[in-house]
Amino acid sequence: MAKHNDIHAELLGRITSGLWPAGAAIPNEADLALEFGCTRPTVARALSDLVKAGLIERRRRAGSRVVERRAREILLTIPLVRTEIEAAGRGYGYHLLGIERAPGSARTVIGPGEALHILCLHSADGEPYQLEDRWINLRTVPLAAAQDFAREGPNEWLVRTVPFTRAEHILSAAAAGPEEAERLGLATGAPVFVIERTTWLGEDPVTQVRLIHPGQGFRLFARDIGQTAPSGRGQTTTP
Amino acid sequence: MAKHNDIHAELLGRITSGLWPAGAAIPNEADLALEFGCTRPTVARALSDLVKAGLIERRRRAGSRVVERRAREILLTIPLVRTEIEAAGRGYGYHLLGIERAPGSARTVIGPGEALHILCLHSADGEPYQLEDRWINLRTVPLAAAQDFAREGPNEWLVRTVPFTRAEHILSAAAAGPEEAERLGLATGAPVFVIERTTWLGEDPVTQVRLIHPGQGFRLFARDIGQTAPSGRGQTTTP
DNA sequence: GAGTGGTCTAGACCACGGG
DNA sequence: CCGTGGTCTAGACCACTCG
Repeated sequence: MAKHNDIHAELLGRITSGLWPAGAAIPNEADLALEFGCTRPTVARALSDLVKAGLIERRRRAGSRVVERRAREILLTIPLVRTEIEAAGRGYGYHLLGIERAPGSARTVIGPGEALHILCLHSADGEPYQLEDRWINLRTVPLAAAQDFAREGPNEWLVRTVPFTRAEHILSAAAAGPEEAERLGLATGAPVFVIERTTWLGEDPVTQVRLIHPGQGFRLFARDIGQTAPSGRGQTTTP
Repeated sequence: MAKHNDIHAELLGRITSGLWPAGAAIPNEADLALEFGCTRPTVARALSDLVKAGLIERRRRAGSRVVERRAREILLTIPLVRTEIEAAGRGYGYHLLGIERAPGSARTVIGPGEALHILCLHSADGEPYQLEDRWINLRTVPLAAAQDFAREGPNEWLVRTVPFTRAEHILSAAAAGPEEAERLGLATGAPVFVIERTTWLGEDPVTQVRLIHPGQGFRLFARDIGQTAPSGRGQTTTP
């Protein structure tokens, strides 16, 4: 229904189909407006959206070109672990394994101030699913000190309570250490999938977490960026 | 300079700062236009961009609300392996390990038709960096049959030559099999980080690839989606 | 039915930058 | 210089949906 979206989709098609390969020049706004039977701002909107998606580059006077894609960008969806497990039709379980006040260690971003260190396990149908090793900055989130995380995981509490302005994620594969392995019911050295996330509120770190999944059967699905139909959502499964 | 971008940023700030928490109602377009001293379409553009970023939901008559974020979306950049290695200041090396025509196996999406199966290794400063196990659908890409991939990897050739309309990615951690381990100079069972990518042109699969990295030291960095400053780009490193 | 979003048009002015 | 992108305004019409 939206004309600028139709135009966006049509131009996207010309790019992905190879009609306009990387580096190719795109007709100017006036010509496109004529072709599509609309006014220039409508075309401009479509082109502007293509720029945002990183598919074309525009320079005054020089015109618009299809960008040389040197890297592929994909969109990952990381749901709340409970949501994820329940969406798979499995029973969610939460176990607090340890909680202590401690200064942020050298390994953390939290720094030398007061911090809350929490270790907990999320399970699916009683089977270990994710080990969560979290630091919360008590100077940024003093409220956390009053929480016991016996029934509810710190992830859900934080999502509901504390805003953040920036987040960083690191994905990696690692060998399970002795303690991790025991918690997850694996052999020491077994492969695990690790998601590390740090969030900030302004300049202050809020929380830092290592989410550790058994490598066997854990997969992260991703979808493309800059495509028309955002119908297919990312998801995770454990076959 | 762009007023709709300023408004976008300001509203984004009100959301991420917690002023407008999840579920909160946002003033209607007319009021915002008054507040920002512009016309309604300008505000509409900013709000429309927030919808695209997945931060708000809008319904006629009901107004606009901050979306309940049940999942976190992050943007992953996966550069061409050569680019990635050279960007780290290391010397890129390519070795073709095997190439054969074969019907797509049961494990592949390619199906029972003719396919090209390629195994090759990308190295950084002579050290194994990524093992590439690729299938190319020869019915979709007949040109590939005429290529020997002795000097150039199939990834670069494909990126330059063949368009695609859809891509799927799966990330996982796994234990290296005996052959993989040997190729990568690891012990059998060592953790590896696996990226699987399949691309289609319309309904036809183009290529399917498993990219296998040694788990030790390989990390994938991701950045947030829907933020104002797209300055920080994702990257990968090998510390 | 009335209020809200959703979108387009027509016209305009400015900024930039290649020739 | 002057063509191109970049953006805003003012006004308009429609579609939906809640009360």
